[in-house]
Amino acid sequence: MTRPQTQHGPATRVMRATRQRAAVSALLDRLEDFRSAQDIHEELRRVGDGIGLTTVYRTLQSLADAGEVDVLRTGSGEAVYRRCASAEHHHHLVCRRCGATVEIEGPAVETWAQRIAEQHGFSDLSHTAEIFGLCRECSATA
Amino acid sequence: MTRPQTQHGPATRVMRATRQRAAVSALLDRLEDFRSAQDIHEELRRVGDGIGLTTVYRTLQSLADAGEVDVLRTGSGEAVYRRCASAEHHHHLVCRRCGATVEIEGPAVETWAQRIAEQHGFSDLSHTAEIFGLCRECSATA
DNA sequence: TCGGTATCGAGTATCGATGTCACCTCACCG
DNA sequence: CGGTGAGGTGACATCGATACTCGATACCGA
Repeated sequence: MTRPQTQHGPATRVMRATRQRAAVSALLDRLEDFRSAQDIHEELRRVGDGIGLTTVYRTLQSLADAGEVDVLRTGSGEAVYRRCASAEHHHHLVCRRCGATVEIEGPAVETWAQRIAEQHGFSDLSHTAEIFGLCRECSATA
Repeated sequence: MTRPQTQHGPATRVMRATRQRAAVSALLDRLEDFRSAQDIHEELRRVGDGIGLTTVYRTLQSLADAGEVDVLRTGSGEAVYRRCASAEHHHHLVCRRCGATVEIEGPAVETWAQRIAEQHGFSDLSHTAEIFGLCRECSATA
């Protein structure tokens, strides 16, 4: 446990409320699509929120660690972030052209992963499962 | 089609047989696990096959493009390569500690991905689905 | 209001990957 | 079998993403 916040308990305080963190968080709330740290940094500076690139990286990472945002990697290895509506485990259907994202459930995938891993004696599991394609709009424009 | 090879036809020849390509390919045949380009470069130099890092990257990429090796990205975004037994589309169960890999089929995943994407009007699909965990041995050692 | 401390951020280092370009070497030909 | 040129090679430069350093700054609790 690492975030007692709004309590007067002393203990392990972490994640202080700062203007920068608020700005990143607020921007993520406004965005629909997966964005890179660079994008977010640029956007914030554009609207006048002075913030350092380092801080953006750190903030996104801590938000990701806390499970407040989802991270995935583009084909080129760049990390992209998005605040997802669902806090539950879920997957994504992402447009590889415009970044539009749909959150999806995958019960079939969950059971498949678990069954396969068990068959081979693997433990401590995790998995990735994302679908990429062109959304309706981008298909039309293509 | 891009490899008419052993014919005297002129046409679009590509991928010439060189010592370096042979060395990379041979090493991949010997390896069981996913390895990074750096690993492969280091190993080749260690056994005395003089080869440049640039060439290793290029060779791996062309092998991957040709579908002769599988590529996936580690959590840190590094690309790792492996010659898979199956030429068919398949997924992987990978030990995140020792790299041991099992090739798996995922008919459930294929249909799931396709159905979901269709529901949302996406086209030109691709997907990723890998399972990570600790293999039996590593679970024991942990 | 004040002090201690977590956080910030400019600069810089690192790391994987790719671009550059002069030199090398296959593959094919005569 | 040796010449020739397009494709291949590799030392080096560069790039984009991310980690690190450390003095300056801004929270937060008292």
